[in-house]
Amino acid sequence: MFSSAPGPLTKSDRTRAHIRGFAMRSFRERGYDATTIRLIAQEAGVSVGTTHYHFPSKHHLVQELYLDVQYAHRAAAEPVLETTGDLIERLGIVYRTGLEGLAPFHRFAPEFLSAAVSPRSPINPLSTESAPALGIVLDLFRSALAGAKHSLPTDFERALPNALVLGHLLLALFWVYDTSPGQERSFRLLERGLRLLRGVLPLTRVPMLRAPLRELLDLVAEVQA
Amino acid sequence: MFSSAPGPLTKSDRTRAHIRGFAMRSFRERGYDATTIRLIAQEAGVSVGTTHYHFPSKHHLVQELYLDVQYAHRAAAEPVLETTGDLIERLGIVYRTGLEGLAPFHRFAPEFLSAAVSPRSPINPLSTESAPALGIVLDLFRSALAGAKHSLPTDFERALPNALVLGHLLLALFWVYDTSPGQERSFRLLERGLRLLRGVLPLTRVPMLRAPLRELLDLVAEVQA
DNA sequence: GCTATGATCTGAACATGTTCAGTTCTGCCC
DNA sequence: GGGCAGAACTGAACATGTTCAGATCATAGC
Repeated sequence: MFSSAPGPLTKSDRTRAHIRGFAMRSFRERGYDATTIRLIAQEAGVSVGTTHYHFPSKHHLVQELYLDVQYAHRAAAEPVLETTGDLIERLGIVYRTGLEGLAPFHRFAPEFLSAAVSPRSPINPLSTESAPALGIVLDLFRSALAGAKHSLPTDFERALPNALVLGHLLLALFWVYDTSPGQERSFRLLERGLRLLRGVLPLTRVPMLRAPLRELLDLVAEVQA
Repeated sequence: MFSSAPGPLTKSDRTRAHIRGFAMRSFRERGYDATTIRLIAQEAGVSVGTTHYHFPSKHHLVQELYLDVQYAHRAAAEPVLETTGDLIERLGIVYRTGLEGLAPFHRFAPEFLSAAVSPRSPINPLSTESAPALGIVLDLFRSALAGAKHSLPTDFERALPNALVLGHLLLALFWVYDTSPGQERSFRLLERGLRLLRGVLPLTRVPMLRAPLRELLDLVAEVQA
């Protein structure tokens, strides 16, 4: 009677996976607020206490959702990245696939944001618990940069990915508040930013302008926790 | 027996003021979470229902706190603004007095942030209900700009205040997450930003650079809801 | 096989923001 | 001054995330 049980999964593992599965599905279908602990427990056929045994808080369940979303982001971006070696194009791909992956959640975005933003709990983007999820995005930007032909000074090249991740977070923040149809304003903002970047990046080679640009990058680096 | 009743205040007005007063005090002393509706009601000598009659939700009470803070910000900044005509100095004054006014709340900042950030409810910074509070800051930046000697192109001069307010919001966001002693990192970030601005603003007069700078300002303007 | 120990699970209890049906009070009109 | 409409107020009830003392289960060691 272990037909689909994949190997060394204990009963506990299966319970956990069950709870996780129902929670993820409900987050997607009903959003954050309507996915109550009691509902998850009921659908998973366990008690309220059991969900809290496997996931210390509702926030921890959202953290799992973040991970799923980031994995999906990577999976969506990587094949498209093969298609071009242009730096700005490649950055655009990462940003765009990121926004597109968020689209199904937009109607619930406010709920998730207020849960996500609190610096105390595990799902704020700067918490250590979020590091794995953010790490995926950081890697994406790193490889977008590494796989592109460009001629950035090495110090810029090294500092850029972190700045790009910060841009990603801020873009996502804007997107949450963006009520335009299809969140087109977010996409327009992105294209504008990319266009600006295309014009500015070459200037890092101009002696006169290098210093202030470096200064700007340092400012952004200062923000990274 | 109306010894200290100031004129045309109805009983209802006084009840409201009472509730407001106790809530403000408790927010300052205990933070957002520990200031429960029941506690406010008890201290104000009314029932739970009455607080919700005068203030539809706990968020609305926080909105009142915002207003108080912004008024205090203006009161703190205006006299200092008299002391200099240098644009960057004046902007620094507005930003610095803003951060300083927030200081007493830093230990509770996370609680307030997660309450504040939700786009659905009245205390998110972009909601119409927040407009008065943000308007005060906008005016501050406007007058900081108006009272300074500078030579910005008029289109820049017109678009700048909104960008400065956005900077204020982002700086406050950073400040919430800033755990350095006295939030010195936030202040350092500010000084860095001001220094950068001092170097960049004159460049708006250089024909070659004006276009990309204008582009940058437009990008920021796009963000304003 | 038997049992002790720790992992797993249960559901009642708690604190909290919010709602609402009902009660009391206020001020105005005749 | 008597009554009435609406404002002001009450507190029990609800939904929800979280906690916790205890029940149950799985399994390692004999």
